[in-house]
Amino acid sequence: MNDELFNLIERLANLLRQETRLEGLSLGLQPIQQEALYYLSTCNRYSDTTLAVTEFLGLTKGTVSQSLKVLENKSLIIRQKDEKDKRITHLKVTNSGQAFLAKTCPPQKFSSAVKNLSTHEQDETKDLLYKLLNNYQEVTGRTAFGVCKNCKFNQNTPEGIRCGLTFETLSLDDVKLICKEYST
Amino acid sequence: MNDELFNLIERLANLLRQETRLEGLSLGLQPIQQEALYYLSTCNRYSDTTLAVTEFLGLTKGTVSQSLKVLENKSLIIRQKDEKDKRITHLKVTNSGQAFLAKTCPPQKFSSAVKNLSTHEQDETKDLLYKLLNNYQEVTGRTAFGVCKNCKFNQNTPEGIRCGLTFETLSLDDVKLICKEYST
DNA sequence: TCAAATATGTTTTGACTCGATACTATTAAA
DNA sequence: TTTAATAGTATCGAGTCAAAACATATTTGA
Repeated sequence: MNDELFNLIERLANLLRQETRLEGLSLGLQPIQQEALYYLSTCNRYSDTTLAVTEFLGLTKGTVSQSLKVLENKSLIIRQKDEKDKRITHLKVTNSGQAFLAKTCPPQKFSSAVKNLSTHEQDETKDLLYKLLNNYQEVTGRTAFGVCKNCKFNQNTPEGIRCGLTFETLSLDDVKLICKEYST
Repeated sequence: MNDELFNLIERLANLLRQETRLEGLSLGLQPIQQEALYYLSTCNRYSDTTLAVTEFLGLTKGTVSQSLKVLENKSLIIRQKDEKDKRITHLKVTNSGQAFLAKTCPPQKFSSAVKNLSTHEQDETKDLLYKLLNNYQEVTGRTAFGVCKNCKFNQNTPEGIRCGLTFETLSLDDVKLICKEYST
C-alpha cells in the first residue's frame, strides 16, 4: 500500500518536474530555481531568508545560495538587509518574478488535470495530502512550514491579529502566508 | 486550489527525494538511479527497456542510458538481448538489486507517515492520486503506464490470461506488473 | 530487392545541481 | 572579552541532464 502511494507521488512529481522544465525554458530557469522562487512568493517576512529556503527545499545552504544568486541576476528577486540583525538578508520577489510565476506556477497541464476532478475530490485530495505531509514532516523532524493563520502562535486580539512569537501585528494578507515557525 | 495541490505534491516529493538520497548513500546511488531500479522491479517484460524507463521518468534516452550503466556496473541489473529484435535489450533486476530495494523502497519514514493514516484514508488517497495521475498523463499525452490486469488488452480466456496486443499467455504474477502499453 | 526511413540504444559535450568544506561577518552566551 | 552559534557566500568534484552525433537493426516502400 505505501508502495503504491510512494509510486504515485513519485510519478506525479516526475511529470510536474518535466513540465516545470519546459515552462522555465523561456527564462533559462531550472526546476529547483522555480521552486525557490515560488516558495518566496508564498512565505511571510520571517521566512524569506536563504536558510528558510534551504529548509523548505531540503537542500544544503551552499546549494541554495547559488540558485538564489541566479534568481537575483535575472532580477526575479531582490535582497534586503535586515534592519536589526545584519547577518540576515530578506529575499523579495520582484514584479517580473510575480509575472513569471503567474504564467507558469502551477503548470497549466497540471491545473487542467486537477480541474477534471470534482470539487469534492479536489478538497478531499488536499486534506489527505495535507495530513500525509504533516505526518511525514513530524517523522522526519523537519520544520513544518504552515499557513500563519492556522498556527498556535497566531493571536486574534481586540487590537488586531498578532504573532505570539514576535509580538508583531499582522495584516489580513500576512496571515495567509507560509511561516517557518508554524506550529500546532 | 490547484495551487495548494501543486504545493503539497512538490513538498512531499522534496521530502521523498531527500530521504531517498540518504538511503542510497550506502551504495552510492543517486535518487534518479534508485527510481529507475524501482521501476524495473515493477514492470513487465514488454516494459523493461531503456526507452520504457526513459518515458517513465520523463527524461531523454541519453541521460537514462548513463544511469542504467551505473546500475549495471554495481551489478544491480543485468542486460539480456531480445531474441527476436536485436535492437532491444531487456533490463533485469538482480538479487542484490531486489535486496537493496526491499530495504530502501519506499523509504522507511514515508511508510511510517502513511501508517499514521487510517486504512480508509490510505485507500482514499490512493484512489484520488490515481485519478489525478491518469488525468495528468492524458493531458500531457504521455504513455500511461498501468497495471496489466486493468488494461483493455488483457483477455481472460478459457486457456488462461492473454495479452490482446502480443497474444502471449500471461501468468498470475505477470498481470500484477506495470506495462507501458497500458490502455483503458 | 534494396535504398530510405524508422527504431533502439550509446557516447560525448557543456551547462547546471548538489553536498562538503572552508570561509567571512554578525550576534549571542559564558 | 573570549567563545560559540548563526546567517550566509565561495569553491570543488561527482553527478544529472538535454542535445547532438553516432552505431545497429528493423521496417517501409518504390
